[in-house]
Amino acid sequence: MSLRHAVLGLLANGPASGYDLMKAFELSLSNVWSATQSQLYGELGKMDAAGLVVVASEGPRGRKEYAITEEGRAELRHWLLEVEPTWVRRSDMLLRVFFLNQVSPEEGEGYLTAQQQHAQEQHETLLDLEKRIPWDDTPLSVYGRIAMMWGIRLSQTQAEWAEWAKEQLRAARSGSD
Amino acid sequence: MSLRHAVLGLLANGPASGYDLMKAFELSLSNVWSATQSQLYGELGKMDAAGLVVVASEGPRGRKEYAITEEGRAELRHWLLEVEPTWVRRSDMLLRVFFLNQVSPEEGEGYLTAQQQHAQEQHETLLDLEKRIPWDDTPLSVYGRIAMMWGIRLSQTQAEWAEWAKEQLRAARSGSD
DNA sequence: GTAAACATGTAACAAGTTACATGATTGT
DNA sequence: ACAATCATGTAACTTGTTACATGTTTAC
Repeated sequence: MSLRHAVLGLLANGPASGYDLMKAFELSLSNVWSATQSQLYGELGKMDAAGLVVVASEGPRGRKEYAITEEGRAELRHWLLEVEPTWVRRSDMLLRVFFLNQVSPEEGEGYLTAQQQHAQEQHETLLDLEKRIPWDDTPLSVYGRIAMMWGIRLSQTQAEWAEWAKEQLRAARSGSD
Repeated sequence: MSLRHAVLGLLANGPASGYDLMKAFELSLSNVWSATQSQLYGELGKMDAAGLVVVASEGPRGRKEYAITEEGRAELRHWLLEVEPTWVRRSDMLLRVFFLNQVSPEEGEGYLTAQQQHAQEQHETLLDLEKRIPWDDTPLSVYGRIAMMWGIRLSQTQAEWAEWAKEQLRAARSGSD
C-alpha cells in the first residue's frame, strides 16, 4: 500500500491538490512509483476518511488542497523507519531470460543486445540529467541525487550484465561445437 | 499479463500439473516472478479456454496434467521476441529515499545501512549458491546462470550504492556545519 | 473565441493476495 | 492410525489500469 505513503511523503513538504500530486508523480516520482489520476483521487478520498490528510482549503475549479495531519506524519514516519521495504521480486525482463532456451541462440543473443542497448540509453540519459542539475547540500537535494544515482548504477549494471551474458552464450556455443 | 507467459515457459519444457507449476514458481522462479496457488489455478483455466494449453492426462487425486499447444508455443515465442519488457518503475525501497528528509540524518543513515546489509546478505547467499551449482553448457544451465548472475550483480550494486549514499550524507552534514 | 491547462470524479475491468474449503494418496 | 504431501478449487478483497464524463480558468 505504498501509493498512500508516496502521497504522504509529498504532502509532508507542503499542501497540494490531487492535480498537483499527479504532476509530482509524473515529474519527480515517475521512475520510482507511478500512479494514475484515477487511483490518486480515490486514494485521497480514503486517506481523508482515515484522518491522514485533511482538505485545508478549496480553490477555483473545485480545487481541493490537501494537507497532511499529525496522524499522517506519524504513519509516514512509521513506514519510513519500521516497515521493511519489499524486495522487488518481479521482472518480466528476467523472466524471459529463463525461457530463452526456447528460441535460437542468435535470437537469444538478440534479446540480450536489446536489453543492453536499452540500459545504455537509460544510463546516458540519467547521467546527462545528473550532470545538469545543480545539486547542493540541502536534504532534498542530497536524497534526490542519491535516488538518481541508484538509477544510474542500475542501468550501468544491466548493460554490463547483458554484455557478460552474451559472452557466456558465445562461449557455450563454441564449447559445444 | 506475464503470469500467463511464465506458465507457458514452464510448460514448454514438458507437461505439468498446477501443483507442479506451483513448486516451480516457489523453487526456481521465486526471485523472478511470483504467483499464488489461487492465481495459478485460475490462470490455467483461462489458458485452457484460450487454447494455449490442454489437459493432456488426468492422474490420481484429480490431478490434471497440462501441456502447451502449438498456439501456446507461438504466443510464448511472440512474447519472448516481440513484446518489449516493461522496465520496472516501482520500488518502495527507493521511494523511501525520496522522503528520508523527513527523518533525522542519523535515522536516514540507519535506513541506508539496513538496505546495505540486506543487499550484502542477499549477495553472499546467491554467490554461495552459484558456486555450488554444477553449471554446464546446456541452454537451460547457461540461461539459468545468466539469470542468477543478474541477482548477484544487482545485490552487489545495491550494497555499493548504499555505501556511497552514506558517504554523501556524511559529506553533506559536515559541509553544512 | 478558443486552445491549453486546470481540476475532479466514476465505471468497468484486470491482476494479485489472503483465507477458506475439501478431499485423496503415500509413507511410516 | 496419522502426518505429510499431493491436489484443486472458490470467495472476498485490494490494487492498479483504461476509458469515459464533465466543467472552469487562463493566456493568447
